[in-house]
Amino acid sequence: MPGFKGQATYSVDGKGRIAIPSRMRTCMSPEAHNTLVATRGFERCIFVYPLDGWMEIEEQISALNPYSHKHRAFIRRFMRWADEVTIDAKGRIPLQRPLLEYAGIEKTSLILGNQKYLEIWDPQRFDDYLEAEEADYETLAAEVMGS
Amino acid sequence: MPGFKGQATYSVDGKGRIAIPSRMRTCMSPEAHNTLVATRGFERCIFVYPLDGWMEIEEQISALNPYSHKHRAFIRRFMRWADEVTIDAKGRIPLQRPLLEYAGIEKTSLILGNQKYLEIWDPQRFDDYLEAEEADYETLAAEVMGS
DNA sequence: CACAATTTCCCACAATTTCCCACAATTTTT
DNA sequence: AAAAATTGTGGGAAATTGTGGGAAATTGTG
Repeated sequence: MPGFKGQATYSVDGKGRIAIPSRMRTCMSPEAHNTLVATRGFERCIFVYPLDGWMEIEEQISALNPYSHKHRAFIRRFMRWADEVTIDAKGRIPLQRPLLEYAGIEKTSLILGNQKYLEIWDPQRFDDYLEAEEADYETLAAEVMGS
Repeated sequence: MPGFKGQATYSVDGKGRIAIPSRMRTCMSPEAHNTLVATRGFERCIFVYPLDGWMEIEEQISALNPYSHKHRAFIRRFMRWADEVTIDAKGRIPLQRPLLEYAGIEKTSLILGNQKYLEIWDPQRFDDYLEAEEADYETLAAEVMGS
């Protein structure tokens, strides 16, 4: 099963709804039950996991030690913003204001397929992010993918 | 199973469709399910992988650590332009405008078989590329061989 | 319990994509 | 060489997709 890929620029309507590109919807396994979990991501974007992928992460989380101060702190931050949403008949999901505000999204959003999950960005912020990255793509590729 | 080889000059129709030469189509294994993945390639052409070949690459990607800043940066850049397409009844694939623009392709395209994947070029740009390489070669020769 | 605010569900519409058919040119078969 | 099949090209019809907004259901609050 191939992962999420590609990008799209979609509008955010007055009710905070964003369409999930059909190309990405078809990548979801039936076990996800048309359900996604949106949460705060890194680099100030929104991460959106299909339910089955999210469950795997939760399993990792539940393996952590609840008596460790550090682990508790991580779990709180991680679970706090997670929001389970179902895809409506038109392929959209509603996102809560706090999440949109965190990502600085207003009327337009950039949706990126990122293999196991989706990312939703404010288009301008994503441009800034790309620019701020020190290494260019080819250098990065060589570094990450090794020889 | 032999790799992709040969070249062909094909037209791009108003809907962004390009035919895959039948000679190259027959090189695809059944596991590709008549599906290809097109993405940005190096030197400003489009790379097109058969699905099974692409999956091998994705497997490498999924082995990366999503909690590493650097790895995330790479995955984003890599998956961003990828587009999964299926070959239609007439042996064509639809390519998105952004990809065609990246490669500078308008009405005509040059398709090159390159073993594990195909390359799609703007014919003029490919000529320029060859010529530039030639220049580099002469410079290199003068540098290395000149007393 | 009532009422306001939010969320969910449903319908409408334009734009795009997908599917299907026609046709000329080429290749393969007879 | 003729007939048949395949290939590349184009375009129309049908289905899907993305967008918006209204009505019904749900929720929280006084």
